[in-house]
Parts: sequence; C-alpha cells; structure tokens
Amino acid sequence: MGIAERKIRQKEEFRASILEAAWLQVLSDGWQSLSIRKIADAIEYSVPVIYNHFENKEAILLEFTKEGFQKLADSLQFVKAQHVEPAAQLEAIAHAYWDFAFEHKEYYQLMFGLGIPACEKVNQIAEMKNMSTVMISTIQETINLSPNPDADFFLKYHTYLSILHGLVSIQMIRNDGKPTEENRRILQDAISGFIKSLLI
Amino acid sequence: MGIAERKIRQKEEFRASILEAAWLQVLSDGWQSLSIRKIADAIEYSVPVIYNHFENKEAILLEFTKEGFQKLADSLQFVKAQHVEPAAQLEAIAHAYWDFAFEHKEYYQLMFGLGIPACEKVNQIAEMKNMSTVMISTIQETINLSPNPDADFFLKYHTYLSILHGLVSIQMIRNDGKPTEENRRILQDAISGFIKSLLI
DNA sequence: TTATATTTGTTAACACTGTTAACTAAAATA
DNA sequence: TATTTTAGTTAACAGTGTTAACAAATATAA
Repeated sequence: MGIAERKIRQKEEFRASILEAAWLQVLSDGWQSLSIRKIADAIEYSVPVIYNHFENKEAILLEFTKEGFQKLADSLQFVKAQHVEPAAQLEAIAHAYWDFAFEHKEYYQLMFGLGIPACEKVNQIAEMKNMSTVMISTIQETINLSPNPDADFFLKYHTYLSILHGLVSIQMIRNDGKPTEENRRILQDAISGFIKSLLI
Repeated sequence: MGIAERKIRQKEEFRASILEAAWLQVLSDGWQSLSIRKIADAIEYSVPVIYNHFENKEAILLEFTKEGFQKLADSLQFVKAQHVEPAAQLEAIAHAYWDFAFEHKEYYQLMFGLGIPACEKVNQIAEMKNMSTVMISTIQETINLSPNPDADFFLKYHTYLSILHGLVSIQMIRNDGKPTEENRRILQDAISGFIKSLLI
C-alpha cells in the first residue's frame, strides 16, 4: 500500500512547488505583483490546480505570514540565549527584530505592512504567539529584577513591540533602501530609553 | 469673458465631485474596494472622464493622502496651542495623533498603512512636512529646557513619531475596532517614558 | 483482464480591475 | 455659417481571482 503514501508525498511536493514559485515571484517583483496565473505559469500547470492545494490566494499569503513569524521567533530566541541578563536580552532582541525586518523585508511587509488582508486572521496565527512569548518572557524577567516588580508586563510588552514596529515601518516608508548607521542609533536610543524606564 | 472662468469653475467642481464620490466609496467599503468604475458610476459619467482630471488612480489616493496630512498637522497645531510647557505640548500632541488615527482611520491607513503604493512619493508630500514641523519644533523646545540641550532633536523626533505610529498600527492590526482605555494607558506609558528620557 | 469509479488536470468562462485608442456630439472661435 | 476645439462616449486591451464543465489518466472492483 505504498501508493497512498506516494500520493501524499507528491501532493506535499506539489504544494511546496507552488510556494516556491510564489516566493521567487515575490523576491523578484514584490507582493503586489504576485498572481495565481504567474504561479501556474512557473510550475507549468493550469490555474485551477492551485486551488486544489490552497483555498485561495490569501491562503498562500497566510502560509508565508506564518513562516515569517516562525523565522522571527526563532531568531529572537536564538539571540536571547546568547545573553544572561534580561535587560541585555531585551536589547539584543530589539536589534534582532530590526535586522530581521530589513534582511527579510518581504516577510516583514507581509506580516505587518499589508495588514489589511490578513487583518481578520492575524489573531489566529499561532506562530505570532511564538514571537510574542519570547518578548513577553524577557520583559517579565526584566521586571522581576527591577525595583518595581509589579509593573504590568503585558502593557510593557505592547509598548516594546510598538516601538520596534514603529521604528521599522517609519524607516521602511521613508528610506526605501537599507537603513543607515544613523537609523540604528535611533533604534538604540529608543530601546535603551524603554529599558531604562523598566528599571526605573 | 466669463466663459473661461465658468469652465474653470466647472472643472473644479467636477474634480471635487470625483473626490467626493471616491470618499463615499472609501467610507462605506474601504480603500481596497475603491475603483475608478465605481466612481464613474456614482457621478454618472463614463470612466475616461476621470482621467481628464486625474492622471491615474494613484493621483486620487495621493490627493487624500495630502488632505490627511494637512488635517493631522492642523489638529496637532491646535492642541499644541492649548498648552504652554513644551513637555505638556508633546504629551497633548501624542494624544491628538492617537485620536486622529482612530477618528479618521481611513485617512491614516492611506497615509501610512498601505505604504507601498505611495512609497516613492511619500517624501515629496509637502503636507507631511507640516506635520513633522509641529512635532520637531515642540521637541526642540522641550530639549532646550532640558538638562542637556545639545541632544539630537531630529533623532528624538524620529523616535517620537515611531513610537506613535507603532502604537497606532499595532493597535489597528490587533483590535480592528475602537481602542480601549487600556490601549490609551499604553500610549500614556510609552509617551511619558519618552518625555522623561528627554528631560533625563 | 475488463468495466466502473475516482482522481487529476484542462479549457473556457464570469466578474472584476486600471487604462487608453478611436470616435461622436456639443460648444466655442474665426 | 464654417471650422476648430473640447467633452464625453463606446469598446477594447491586458490584467486580476475564482469556478463550472468537461476530458484524460489512474486506481479499484468484478
């Protein structure tokens, strides 16, 4: 009965090839120009086969959104593990977040920027929770060591994420290219201000 | 020779009617569903007449972007004038910014959110400068009164705007509706932290 | 092995989108 | 009144996401 298994495997490969073709499209021309027809062209199949593997175009985008959040979560977890002090971890996480945004611009713009299409589903993305868990735990640990360990860690998390996202997206709107050293100083300034406010 | 003047007047009215029809469309169904054809339908003319008044769809969106930035600039200027102390002004401006974003959600999403389409032209929007001028001058004045008046005011402006935009857009992504009191506390927390950091 | 059922993929269409060329009717000018 | 300019139209081009109807290949049952 290896036939059924082969079919499942082929289906999985097919699905993967759709995502790969889509990703190449995005890398060369951005999200705006991604279309089902171009994907179909790239994999040399007719259009409707794509709908056998994805409910609609949004489902394809959702797949990349999840992927992006997981990559980000992994990256944050990685840099966190390289520091001991929670405050130092918070700073490192902020820089890793910044780096991710500009090294994986396409992911970031899909995860946050386009916003509107994913708006209804954004709360259901488990992978996003993986990211926020890393941030929240680190903030919690920082607060625990601070002079007032009763501070509202969720409020602080929200502030922390907002500062990071604000810095990144303002930067992406202004300067379409890579951020300069000046921009990194702005990040450093904002984040050290935030951390200081945590430690009173 | 009142004919030429009447024609100019009619042309202006026509242009205004296009914008009005577009705006009604946006209010009822959002930016995503705005189309040239729907505008043409609404004003009861054929599609190409719209191209006699606007180069393309993006030009229509740009018009609203400018309008939005000017409204925001006016609003910030207004609340600034109601306070004397620069630090108090900064706080009031932050709240006015927040209020504008959620009271004129459609404008805000066009001005920042959609981002990508306006990306090339966003630096050329004079009205945006009107907004940043209000913020920058207030920050400059706050720094002048602070213990270290040599701080980089442009860096601080960038940080200030990023915090505000970050708070707003994270809020818009999460909770599609109106922000709660909790959300306003987060704004207050972040902004008072920023102002404190200005005053050392 | 043959007949039936199922899966797989295709063509062609629907209902949209922005944009523009070609043409007609109305208005202003000479 | 004849001519030129302007205003507005229809119809098309080149795209988009999505799906119904159908054909071909494959797997299952007799």
